[in-house]
Amino acid sequence: MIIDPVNLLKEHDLKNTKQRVRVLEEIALDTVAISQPDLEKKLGKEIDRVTLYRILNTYEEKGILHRIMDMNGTANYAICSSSCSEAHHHDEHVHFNCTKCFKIYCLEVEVPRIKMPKGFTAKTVSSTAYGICEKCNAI
Amino acid sequence: MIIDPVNLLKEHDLKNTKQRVRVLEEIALDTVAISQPDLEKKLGKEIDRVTLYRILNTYEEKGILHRIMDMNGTANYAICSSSCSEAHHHDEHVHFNCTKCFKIYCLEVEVPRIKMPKGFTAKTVSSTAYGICEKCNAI
DNA sequence: ATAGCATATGCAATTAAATTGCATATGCTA
DNA sequence: TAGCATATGCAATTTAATTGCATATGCTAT
Repeated sequence: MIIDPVNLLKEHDLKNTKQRVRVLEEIALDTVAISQPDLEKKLGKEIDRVTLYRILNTYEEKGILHRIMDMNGTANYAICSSSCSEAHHHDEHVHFNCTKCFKIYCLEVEVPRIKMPKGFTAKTVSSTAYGICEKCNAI
Repeated sequence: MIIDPVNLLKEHDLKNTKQRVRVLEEIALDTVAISQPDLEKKLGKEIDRVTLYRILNTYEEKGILHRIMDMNGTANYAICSSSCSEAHHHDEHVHFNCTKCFKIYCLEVEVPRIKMPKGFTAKTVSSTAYGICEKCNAI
């Protein structure tokens, strides 16, 4: 995914700091979501643990990143598809969580409509498929 | 949901202890899933924190309970629909996570089939709808 | 019914994760 | 570039989860 961190920050009225830029760069590197612990491993030398927490939180609040919880309750972050804008920010695609390498992919597949029982009103629906990803299948 | 804790334990070759029975009773009380912290609050006086962890883990391994992670990465547990047997234990129904009271419901709705991209093989699919539940809507 | 064994429990101690407060550093605006 | 708002890093604290071990308890075979 090609992004312009500096511009993205400006668009969201966030100060341009090297830590914030680094986080965005790191996350944008891959199409798969990256877990908070992995980010910490990669950036731990350059960015304080607490700062990383705070940056991830602001990004999520601003709708720059979205957070996907994996089966272990670990937070994973991804800059999602270009169809996500501020006004219309729907993470309404299917995620794929590989049970071998634990990577989370954002699939370009629409979340199917689900009929709610009487009384329940759904705002968003999240679907996650668990299985083996293309890379692990190739091995 | 009506269950017979003692029998359920026997079926799974688990020793019948009062702690294990209490946990099952507590979880079976409601159709909604209960979170680990809530269980701890309710049973904390009778059951040691560590024991509770261990009981929940064994139950999950044995397929007696299934674990649903909520948006905060908190584990929630439910005895799922009667269609879940040992041999064929599929939690393949939709969950509903209320964003007001945070309760998680197991809806009697089948998870829709999702077409996977080339290379990905899905074992299970989990769908969670977020919104307002019947109780909160009624208020 | 009970002896003996496997294992579940509770407690203490440890490890790991997340949060908070505050002083300093940095980016942005006028 | 001065001044202000706020982001960062560090220390300290709080909270959560894990591990090891002694004791207690349930289950099987006698």
